[in-house]
Amino acid sequence: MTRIRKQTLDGKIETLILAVLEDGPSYGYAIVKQLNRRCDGILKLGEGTVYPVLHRLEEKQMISSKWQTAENGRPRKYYRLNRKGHRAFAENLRQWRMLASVMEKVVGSCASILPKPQLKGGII
Amino acid sequence: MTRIRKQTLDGKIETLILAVLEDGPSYGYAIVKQLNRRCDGILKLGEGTVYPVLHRLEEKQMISSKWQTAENGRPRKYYRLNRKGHRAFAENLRQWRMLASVMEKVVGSCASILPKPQLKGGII
DNA sequence: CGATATACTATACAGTGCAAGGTATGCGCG
DNA sequence: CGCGCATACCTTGCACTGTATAGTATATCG
Repeated sequence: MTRIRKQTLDGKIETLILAVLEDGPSYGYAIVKQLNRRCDGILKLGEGTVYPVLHRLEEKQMISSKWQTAENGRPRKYYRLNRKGHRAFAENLRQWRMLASVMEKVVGSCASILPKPQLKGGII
Repeated sequence: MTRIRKQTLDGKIETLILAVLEDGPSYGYAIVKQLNRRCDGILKLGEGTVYPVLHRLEEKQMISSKWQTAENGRPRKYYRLNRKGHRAFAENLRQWRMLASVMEKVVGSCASILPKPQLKGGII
C-alpha cells in the first residue's frame, strides 16, 4: 500500500481535523494518532504536519484551545470547534462534494482504463 | 452555485489536464474551454492557471508539444501524452481513489449533519 | 538508567493555484 | 477603415499548505 502524496492531500487536512473535532474536543497528539489509525497504511501524518494546521485554524478562529492536565499528569492543549469552525467544516464538505463531482465528470469519462472498485449510482 | 476554491482543487489540475489529453492531443486554450464547459459553474479556470501547469508537465516529460497551424491560420501548440504522462495519470487516479477513501472514512462518519446527495455503494 | 511513548513547539522549504498583466492576429460590424 | 472581440500564447509574483527537521520536557517501563 502506497502512502498518499502531499499534492493529493493538499487542502484536505484542515477538513480532516475539523471532522475529528466535530466528534468532540481533542488534542494534537491524539488527533494525529486517530487519523493515522483510522486510515492505516494510507495516511501517515507526522506531528510536524498537524500542529501547524491546528495553529492556523486557531488563528482563523475556527477552533479554540484550552490547556488541561490529563489524569496521567501530562499537560494537554485541548481544541474544540467553535461556530466558525463548524460552518467551515460544512463548507469544506460542500467543496469536497464539488471536487468529487468535477473529478467524476472529467476523469470518469476516460477512466475506463482503470476500472473503479465499485460504484453503482452515479455522482458521489 | 459557488465556485470551487483553490485549496480544494489543489493538486488536481494536473490530473484534470492529463485526463483531457487522455482523449487525444489538444492545446492550451482549448483545454481551458473544455474543462470550464464540462464543469460549468463549478470550475472557472483562467489561462494563467493552465499554461504554467502545461509547462511543468512538459518539463517533467509527461507531455510533448508540437507547434501546428490550424485551418484558421492561428498557430497552436498541441500537447500529447507520452508514456510517462500516461503512467502519471494512472497513478494520479489511484491517489484520487485513496483520497476519496480517506475522506469517506474520516468525514463520512460524522457527515450525517450534511447528508450526501446520493451514494448507494460504499467507497467510490 | 536508558529507551520509549507522550505531548508540544518553531523554522524553513517546495509545490501549486491563480491573479494580473502583456503580446499578437484574425474576423465581423458599423 | 477602425474598433472590439475571440482566439492563442506567455511571464511574474503572491499566498497558502504539507512536511521535513529539529528541539524541549516528562511519565512509564524494563
